[in-house]
Amino acid sequence: MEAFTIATWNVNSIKIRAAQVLDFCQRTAPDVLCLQELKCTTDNFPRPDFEAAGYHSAVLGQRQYNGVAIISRREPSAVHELSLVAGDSAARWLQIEIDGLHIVSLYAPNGNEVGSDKYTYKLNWYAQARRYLQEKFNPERDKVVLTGDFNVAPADIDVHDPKLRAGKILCSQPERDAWQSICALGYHDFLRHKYPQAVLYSWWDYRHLSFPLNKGFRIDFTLVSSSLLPYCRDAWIGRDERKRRGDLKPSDHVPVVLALGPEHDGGHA
DNA sequence: ATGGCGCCCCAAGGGCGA
Repeated sequence: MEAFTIATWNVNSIKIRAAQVLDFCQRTAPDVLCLQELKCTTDNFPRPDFEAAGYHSAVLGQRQYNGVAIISRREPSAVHELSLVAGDSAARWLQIEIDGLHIVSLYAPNGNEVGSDKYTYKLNWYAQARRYLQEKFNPERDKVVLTGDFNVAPADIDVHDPKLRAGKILCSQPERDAWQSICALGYHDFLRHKYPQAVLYSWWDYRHLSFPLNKGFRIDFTLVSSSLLPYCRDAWIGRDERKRRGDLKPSDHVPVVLALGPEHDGGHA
């Protein structure tokens, strides 16, 4: 496999963030960038701006909320828009095939509060996601990258104050079990695998001076199928995108990046 | 103790995010 970079970013409105996203594309040059929380309809996605920057756009938008997209240097050979939960029109799952890879841009429900209706919906959504993935892919054979805002902090290391957050939204055991049940199918958090002890966050609340105090959570991921582990070269989080730069106001999430490349033995050479 | 930010929308303040 040639060098191939995949990034994911919850942008919290693509219309507000387009200039910063384009700037990120210029600096980082991802082959694929998965976006979440577009907060715009499919028709209103700034497709021409990305086209001018050399990217195709696959978009599943929605008025006001949600919305996912995948921009890519090469045109996908297939695009799938999914509603995992019957009757659910929320734009949360977009999937493409490109260069022999299946790439998903997903936006898991937030869940509001443990025990709420939205929390039940979140767990149901995860159950449907797991069922779909189990039916659709063989992670030992198919090359799959699951990227997006999973809205779960899978372990205490992914939370700035795990004692304070214990059992609460993003950190509750049923949510963590749901996230783990996806991984158990044969998908891997390569970033954590590579940096088992690092404090890595992908989201900071806009309030409470959370970013300056580094009170964050790691809830955005690029999970790879087992078949892709030999091709994983590096992974990182674009933390600097959370800083204000000039007139550009940041999203509350930052990009998570995965670099694939020629097969190797896992770094023991 | 509460809310504290930012974005959305029939435009003013409520819904939503996490």
